[in-house]
Amino acid sequence: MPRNRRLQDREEKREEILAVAQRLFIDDGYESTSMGRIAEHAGVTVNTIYWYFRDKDDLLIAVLDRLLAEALAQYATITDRPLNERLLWAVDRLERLHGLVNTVHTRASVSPAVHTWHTGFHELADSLIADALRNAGAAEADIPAMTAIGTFVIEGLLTHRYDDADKRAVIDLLVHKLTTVPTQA
Amino acid sequence: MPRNRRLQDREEKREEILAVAQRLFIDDGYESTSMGRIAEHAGVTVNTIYWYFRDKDDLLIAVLDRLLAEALAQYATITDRPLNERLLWAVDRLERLHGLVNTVHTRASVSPAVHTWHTGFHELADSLIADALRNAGAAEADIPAMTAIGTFVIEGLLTHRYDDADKRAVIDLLVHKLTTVPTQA
DNA sequence: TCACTTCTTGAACAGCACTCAAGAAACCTA
DNA sequence: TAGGTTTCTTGAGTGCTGTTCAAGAAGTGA
Repeated sequence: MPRNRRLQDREEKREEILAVAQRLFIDDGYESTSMGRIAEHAGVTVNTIYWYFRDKDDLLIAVLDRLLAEALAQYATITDRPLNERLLWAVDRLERLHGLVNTVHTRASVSPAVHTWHTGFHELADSLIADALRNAGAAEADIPAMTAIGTFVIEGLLTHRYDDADKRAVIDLLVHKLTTVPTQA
Repeated sequence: MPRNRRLQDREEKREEILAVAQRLFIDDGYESTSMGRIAEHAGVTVNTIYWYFRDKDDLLIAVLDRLLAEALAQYATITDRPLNERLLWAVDRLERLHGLVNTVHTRASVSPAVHTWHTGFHELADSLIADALRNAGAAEADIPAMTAIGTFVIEGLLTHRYDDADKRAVIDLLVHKLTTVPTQA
């Protein structure tokens, strides 16, 4: 199977570059990681990277897809836990990537491809949060606004470092306030 | 007064460069605005900018201080309005700067000077929000977590464009949920 | 007039993402 | 097995970036 062999090699090499890029993006940041350094760590020249990826943003998107797929697979195993536990899990899980959250926002305003990825990501995240809120008994009319608030709080906790106790306090208060019925307006 | 004359000129020139930089940073974004373009629009060479500002991040901080001072002066005139109105005002007021919010987060992770500015800004913003929450009757124990949530929602609304109706819905729901007492836990 | 500080500049530097054209290697067909 | 084709890799280069250096112009005080 010669044709398959080729494709297999291609996938392996691509994956190898991807793994290096992911590590450097997370450890050192997107802007601080040059294509040259990625190439160096992967044992190739920069041009080789450009054979497998259109540009640096394309490489970023591939890394994001990798990370997202991994996180979703893990999330599937804890869907029965209460809402606040799941939110806290998401924050802990994504915290290592806090630099990439800013990067995505920054690049989305410049690169149409990253913008598209960002839009798709939020649609996915919103639907997950909306489902969770519904299950927690939130009023249907409030779901969209609540979802936005949930998303913003998670992003905020990711982009501004808080210690574990503060994170939990913020999330517990949020879930408590959002999923209980007030007495006075 | 020869010495004063000199200093006056210096301030004027600095202010001139600052105004140009502010416009370009807001309109085109920080990353997309090169020092060369700023110099061009200000009618000087790049080196002249480096006489008045240490580096590009220093220029960014000066712009941020300008914008913050202006916003605070305006905020002082509406402190008697209800909390949700004030939050909405803040979001509308800062919305033109939404690109700069990301920029500050990105640069804060690279430039110690921007990091310091960012920290100071959040201390100021947190104290303003905490005061507002106290006046709205929030429980004292919940104030820190509530403040964080308020900050995150404002930042979220700034960095992800929502239309006016959605912004209002999010803020109204947030204020309503945060400032009323729940019946069931 | 002369020294001194303040300001401005032309010319360069290293680093960046990215491209081009040529060559090496693997592959398929005859 | 030979030759043509596709897939991959590379050295060398381009134009842009923020930033620096050394030299010169201009304004100031004696």
